[in-house]
Amino acid sequence: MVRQKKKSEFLTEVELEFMSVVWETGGGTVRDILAELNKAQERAYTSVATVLKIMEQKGFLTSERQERSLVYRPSIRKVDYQKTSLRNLSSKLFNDTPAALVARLVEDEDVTNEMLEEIKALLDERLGEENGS
Amino acid sequence: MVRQKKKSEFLTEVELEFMSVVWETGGGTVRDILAELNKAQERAYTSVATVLKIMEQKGFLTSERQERSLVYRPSIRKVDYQKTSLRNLSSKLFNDTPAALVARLVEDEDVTNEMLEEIKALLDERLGEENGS
DNA sequence: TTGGACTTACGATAGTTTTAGTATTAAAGC
DNA sequence: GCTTTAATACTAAAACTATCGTAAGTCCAA
Repeated sequence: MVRQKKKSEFLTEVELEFMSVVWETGGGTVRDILAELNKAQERAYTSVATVLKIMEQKGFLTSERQERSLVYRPSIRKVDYQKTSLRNLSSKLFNDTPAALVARLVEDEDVTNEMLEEIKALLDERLGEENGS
Repeated sequence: MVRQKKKSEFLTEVELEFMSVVWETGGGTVRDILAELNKAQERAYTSVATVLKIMEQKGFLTSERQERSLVYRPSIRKVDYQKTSLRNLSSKLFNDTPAALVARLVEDEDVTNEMLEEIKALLDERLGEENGS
């Protein structure tokens, strides 16, 4: 009997890097993903294969055999993971108040006014669309 | 002479929980911090002492002898750690575009309109104060 | 002055993460 | 058919995390 691993809802550092490639490319074989990853940092083929297998066990990826190779694909959407991560950050570090989170973002001097305007537009969009509907 | 480890710039899960207590209370002895922590989850005295010692080595805390005990205090401000974390999240998961981050926050249906208005007010505040318009 | 009561230091252990070598299997080519 | 190639499976080691027990030192009171 194989014991089911308790799956953390979150990716590790390395897993996130892998997942980013998979989200970006839509997935592929170990060799495909390795090629992308190695643009940033040299890694052995088997290292990548191992991590991908683990990520599948944890439920972040699915695999399907194609010819001789396994093709890995994301099983969670990036936007959903983004939301999960934001909720986590908000709860762990911002007392569950998203406004406090944005406050820190806003007072970061590296965030340009242009970005702020962009953010404001997003807010108006959602606020507007709910009042108008 | 204590060797400074200068490890990861980030706290682990447990360390963050500890740090939250230290930020909240301003710090204290192992026993003080243990008491706070154990409201949420039972932990042994020595576990807490060990983690605090490690956090000091990593540079998140300082300690000062007071009577027979060490008193731990934060050596980084919460707001700074919040900023660091946000930058990290933004870079790892949102392509370094804070607007995309806020976009996810905004489309989260659990975030109320009231919160959104609050966020918008923050934006206006900073935009207003910089260009006077 | 000696034995609790506390304290920090040290180290052990179990589990996870990251990386990669070796074994095995399957296809492909000669 | 046999060999080369390429893929996954298996195994493992090193680093890090989380937890806690024991050792050793210090203060105080009986």
